[in-house]
Formats: sequence, structure tokens, C-alpha cells
Amino acid sequence: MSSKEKILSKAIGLFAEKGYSGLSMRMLATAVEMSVAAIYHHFPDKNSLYLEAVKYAFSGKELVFTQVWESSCPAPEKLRKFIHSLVGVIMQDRDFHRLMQREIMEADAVRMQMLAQSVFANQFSLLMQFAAELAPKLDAHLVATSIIGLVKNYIDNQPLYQYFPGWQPEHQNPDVIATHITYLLLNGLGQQASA
Amino acid sequence: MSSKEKILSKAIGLFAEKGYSGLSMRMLATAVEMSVAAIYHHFPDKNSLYLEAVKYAFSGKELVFTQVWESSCPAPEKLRKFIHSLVGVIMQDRDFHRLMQREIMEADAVRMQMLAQSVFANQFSLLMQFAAELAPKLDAHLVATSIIGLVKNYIDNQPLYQYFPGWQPEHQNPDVIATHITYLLLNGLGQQASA
DNA sequence: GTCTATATGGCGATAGAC
DNA sequence: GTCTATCGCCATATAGAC
Repeated sequence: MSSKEKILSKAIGLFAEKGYSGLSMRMLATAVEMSVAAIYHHFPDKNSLYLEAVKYAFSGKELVFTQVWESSCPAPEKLRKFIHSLVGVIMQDRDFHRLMQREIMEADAVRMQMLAQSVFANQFSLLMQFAAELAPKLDAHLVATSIIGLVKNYIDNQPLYQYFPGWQPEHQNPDVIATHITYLLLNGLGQQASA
Repeated sequence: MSSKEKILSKAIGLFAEKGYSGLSMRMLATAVEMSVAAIYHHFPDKNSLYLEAVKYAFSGKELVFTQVWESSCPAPEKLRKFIHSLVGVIMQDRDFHRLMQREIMEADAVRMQMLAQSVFANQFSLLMQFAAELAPKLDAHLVATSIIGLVKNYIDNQPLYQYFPGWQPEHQNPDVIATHITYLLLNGLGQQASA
């Protein structure tokens, strides 16, 4: 692994943990066991390093769901598979998830657009297409974002939810979360059919 | 308004916008048109100022939903009212919302617990109770967090969603969002009854 | 490509006058 | 309760040797 790659991969975790202004070049230099000047040989300034690190972290994420869309099973089962995959993917790469959270909060217009188009657009379109099959009468964009939001919610906000009344350790379990979300989306709350 | 209150109310907006390490005492001093030393007369250090500002921003938020719970209408209509109120509250106080996002991301265990217990616990219990009425066979904690999550999702992630395929300006409209969420929760996607 | 050394400036915090 | 002045430190970034 080249020095540059080493710097980038360390930077991802540290930016995710501490944020842009929370991570100093000195700390990063210590973490990668180099001098600050050596880092500046590879990157013109801190901002460029940050942008490269973000791109590096986001690369190659869009291939995970292909097999879900290609599987030939009934729509509800497909939804179940997709949600379980999404929960898994978000939970597995913690740095990616925290960087995403920070990026969305910063809400820099240029970076958001880049992110939406060059990283997520394809997968989102596939999800929207599927949403249109599942619920042809509803707004496919709203359905797709609701599905993503229900999943992201549990991972984003678990640090808070775990101190709310009624919380139980099993609410951390990816399968429990995914199963609940799938049921909710397919059946809603209106008909108390079965849990 | 006392100097201390003036400092706190300015600090809320600036901490929400820039984060803890992103806001310097000098910048805050400039914003409130005082010297740095004058701020230090009112607060022992930056961290104490931050904690007081967070508490200040969170105070008095729990009274908004009382009238929803006290209203005597059928459950689906109550859900509709609650969701519309929640969307309104979160959208209205932008600083409060961004401060929440940051706090949850930082995920400091002590502050999370304080927040959960002293700010949100009562309201969450009422929502769980209502969730148990609506869907007695489901896990009330999961239902309650799903309701919150569906609402929070659109406000948290709109900076990203607006660049996704299929987005339309009306997806910013609180009523459109609330109506969609209400429908989804009551009916799910399974039965394409009516939009 | 990596180093040591340093320039330049902002940071949190304090001293002491008024 | 507010000010000016300042301390000591750490920040980003650069110069120049190897």
C-alpha cells in the first residue's frame, strides 16, 4: 500500500470520528507515522485531502444490491431481501456511515449533488422502480426514501433510542430490525393481523 | 435580555451551524459584540458554555403535543395530527434540529442519557402507549421509533434526497410529507388501495 | 518522498485596570 | 461586568536539506 493510500485510509476513520475541524494534520501525521510535511507532499491542503478521503470511502459501494434486484422472487420477498441487505451494509461499514451522516449534516450543495449523482443515483433508481411495482398508486420517490429512512433511522438514532423507555437489547439485532421494517412496510399499522 | 441569555441564544445557532470545535470563543464574542473575557465572566470554560446552550435550546419542547394526546378523535386521525405536529415542530426550529443531529452523532453516553430521560422520555412514553393501541401485536418501542424515524428522515436527509431522481419541490411541503407518512403507516405498501 | 525547522496566525484562557 | 493586553499552545502550511 502506497503512502498516499495509507494516509487516505487512516483519514477516513479519523474524519468520521472527529469531523473536519476536529482532526488536525498533526494528529493524522502521528496516526500514519509520518511528518506533517510528508502528508503535504501528497495533498495540496487539508481540504483536498478531506475530499479525496470522502471519495475513497464511497467508492465501490453500489455493487452490493445487484443480486437482490436480479433474484426472481415475489415482490414482498424481494423487499425483505433488500431491507436485510441494506441494514447489513449500513451496519457493517461504520466509518462510511458516520462520514455519510456528517456530509448530509454539512449539506454542502456541490458535494451533495456529486454524492447523489455519482454514488447513489443508480441504486436509487432501481429502488424507485421496485417501489412503483410494489405500490403503483403512491409517489415512488417518497416510497423509496421512506424505505431508506426507516432503515437509516435505526442505525442513525440508536445512540439515543437505547435510552428510551421500552428499549431491549434485541433492538440492536439486524434481523429483528429488518423484519420489523419489512412487516411495517408491507402491512402498515391499520390491520393488527399478526406480528 | 441579560448578557448571559444573549450569549446563550447566539451560541445555539452558531454551535448548530459550526459544531463545537468549529466555533471559536473569538467568533462568538464578535457575534454577541463583547470581548472574549466578558464571556468568560459568565461561563467557566467553553465546554460549560456549550452544555448550557444545549440545555437552553432543548427547554420547553415537550409541551407541544399535549393537545394531540388529549383530543378525543379516532386513532387514525390522532396519528395524522401527531405526525403533522411533529413535522411542524422539527421543521420550525432549525437550530434545535441541527443541534440534535450533532448530539446524536457525537453520541456521548452521558449526554444521550440525560437527553433521553430529562427531555424526551415523557413524550416518548405517550407515543408508545398510543402505538400499543394502534398495533397491539407489534413491539411498541419499535413502532414508536419508526414513526419518529419516518418523520425525522425527511428533514435529516432532504439535503441529499433533493438531488435524487424523482424529487419534486412539493416533497419539501410539510403537509405532503406528513400525509404520505400517515398513509404509509396506516396502510403499508401491500394493498394498493388508494393514494 | 521524507525529514527538521520555522513562519504566521488563531486558539482557549487569564491578569489586572476601570 | 466589561475592557485591553497577553500568555502559551497548537493550528495550517512552507522552506530547504537529504
